[in-house]
Amino acid sequence: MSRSTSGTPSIRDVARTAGVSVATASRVMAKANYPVAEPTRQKVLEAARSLGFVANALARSLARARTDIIGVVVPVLINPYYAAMVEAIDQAAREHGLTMLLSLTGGDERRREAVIDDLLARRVDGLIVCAGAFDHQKLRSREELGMPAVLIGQQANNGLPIIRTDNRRAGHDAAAYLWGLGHRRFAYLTSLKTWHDFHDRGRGMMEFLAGTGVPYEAEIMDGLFGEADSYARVRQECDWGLRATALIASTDRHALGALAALADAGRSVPGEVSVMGFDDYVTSGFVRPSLTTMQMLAAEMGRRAVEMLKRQLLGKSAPQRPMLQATLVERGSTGPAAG
Amino acid sequence: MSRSTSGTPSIRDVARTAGVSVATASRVMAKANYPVAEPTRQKVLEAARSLGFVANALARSLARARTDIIGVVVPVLINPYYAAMVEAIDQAAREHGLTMLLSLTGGDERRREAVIDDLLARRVDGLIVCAGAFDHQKLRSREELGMPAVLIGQQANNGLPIIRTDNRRAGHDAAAYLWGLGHRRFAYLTSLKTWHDFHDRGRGMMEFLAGTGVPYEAEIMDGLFGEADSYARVRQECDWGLRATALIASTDRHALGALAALADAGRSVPGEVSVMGFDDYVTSGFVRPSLTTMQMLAAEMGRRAVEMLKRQLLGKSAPQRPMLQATLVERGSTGPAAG
DNA sequence: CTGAAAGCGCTTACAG
DNA sequence: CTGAAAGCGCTTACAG
Repeated sequence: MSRSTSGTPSIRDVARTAGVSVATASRVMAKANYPVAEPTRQKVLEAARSLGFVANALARSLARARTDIIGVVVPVLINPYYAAMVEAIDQAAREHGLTMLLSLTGGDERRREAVIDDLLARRVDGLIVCAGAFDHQKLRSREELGMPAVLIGQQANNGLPIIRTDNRRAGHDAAAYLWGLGHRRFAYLTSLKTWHDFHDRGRGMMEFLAGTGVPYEAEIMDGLFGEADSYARVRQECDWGLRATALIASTDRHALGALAALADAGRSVPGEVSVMGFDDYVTSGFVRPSLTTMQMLAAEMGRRAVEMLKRQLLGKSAPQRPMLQATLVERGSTGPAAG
Repeated sequence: MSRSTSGTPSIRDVARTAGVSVATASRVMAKANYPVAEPTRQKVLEAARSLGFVANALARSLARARTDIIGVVVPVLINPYYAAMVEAIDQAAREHGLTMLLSLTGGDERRREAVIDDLLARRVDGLIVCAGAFDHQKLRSREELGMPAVLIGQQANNGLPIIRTDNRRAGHDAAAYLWGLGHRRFAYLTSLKTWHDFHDRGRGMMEFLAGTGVPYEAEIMDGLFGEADSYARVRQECDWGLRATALIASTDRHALGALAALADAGRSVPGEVSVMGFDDYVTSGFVRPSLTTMQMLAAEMGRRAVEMLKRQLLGKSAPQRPMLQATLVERGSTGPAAG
């Protein structure tokens, strides 16, 4: 029994009302430049229009064995770093004729596996997985995945291509900049155990300091997950007698918390202490003092990931491009060390 | 010819290696409590495991005529308001056994239509569309959509159910609070032409002021799209001689820009001028002075939208719940009017 | 409890 | 330039 009377019209309905075969209807609807006689084409188009035909993408994908969808896995969106990355991925995908199917892990490894399973079941054409915390740890290998994939983040993994920013160098540059301003006593606000990026930034900072051959102090303030932790810790350090004159924060979030704590403790920034972050949120330019930060190119990473994935989909080789470099954005929260 | 040797194994392969029919294989894989003899079930499970079978969701959706996917349309993610909303939708959807398919419009009406077409073609089970600027304007009607949908945002539209926050009341409350502090000269930082929410907040504010029966001043500073615009405008007003002692900003973004401008112009906050925002970003508690704001429950709106959509999918009636109310979060940027 | 078969809505060699 | 038919990988009455 025909189903043309109920629900969405199918290509069969279009074919029937246009008086052509399903094959022909399919060709004019889906293959822009397949040779079809002009009058025939018009009849089909008109039939489709009048019926309000919307081709079923599921059926199409099933028949063609491809979906033109790329699965994108990120920890969260509330962090502007990921938000910017995802927006860039979405736009780049669109430009390549692909649709983004986004999945959130909340930073949880089990959930990451679950969402990847889901993406695989939906037969996405490829995958972009962003590291969050230890997210790439134990990620299944290229073979287990069985489809093109690119990673964004810090850790190399199983031979999957990866886009990353040189966090070590960024940490190095941050410390070098502050050093040049005369600072010799540093503190690093971070959460080392969870985020590789933070670890590498700290390492770069330490390497720079050790390499100067000049005496310095460097303290790690660990276990800080956001503004609130950072605020509490710096506040406490101020009470106890903060030694550092230069605070390097793992992200702008941490830096913003520190800035608030210093203000509340009556320490002048950058008069008494300088503060630097990483990421460069929009907000960072609009706090007072404004925040000096290492700008990480989240959007650019997203774009490159799509580009690299697209090359894989086309069967081209994906040349491993060099790491991205962070840029120092100098603002009001840093200044010469006192004395 | 069998295709079991290449690519992903299908249910046919599972059936064959388990020595059962495709129907039985399908039942054990997809229908948890369909009665199947235990030994048979085990054979199928084992076959699936050994083959690494992952059921094709496209085929399943096609056969069942439902996808368990809900399409979600938002303007952007970089704004924490939408980021929070989307995260809440994603989680709520997951809890209801649904997958979120997110599409970004960038606030562009044409692109919104395009992404909705795409979602329709993918046969999502339902739609959640968030207003951004004039986004619900000219949105196709319930009939044209031909599927369950719920709107989030300000404007009612074509009889589609809608989740919203009482922006007028929020604006009213903001003004009332400042009025109670003794302020009589107000300014509203906004972008009226594009965002209905902003319009309603301003209207609520004006209605309150007009209702007091006491002389007051109120100026609209229009055409402001973010921190930078807001900063520039307030900076300029300070040069020209700012009259208002109470600045109400359409969003925390606008408020943050204003705060920076006042700081740079040497005006004390809240000593000389009080500033209030809407939204309550995480950041807003960590600027100094910290920002008093009307907290909009973005996550709650997202959750309710999913819930309401789910009811529609189940064919239940969706009782129109009352509007959400914003909550005033009192912080350091507001204080008694001088004099 | 199990299987044969039709159907979901497309696409695409293959043959005219 | 056009059509008949097989196939994509599932699900699900229907009949045993």
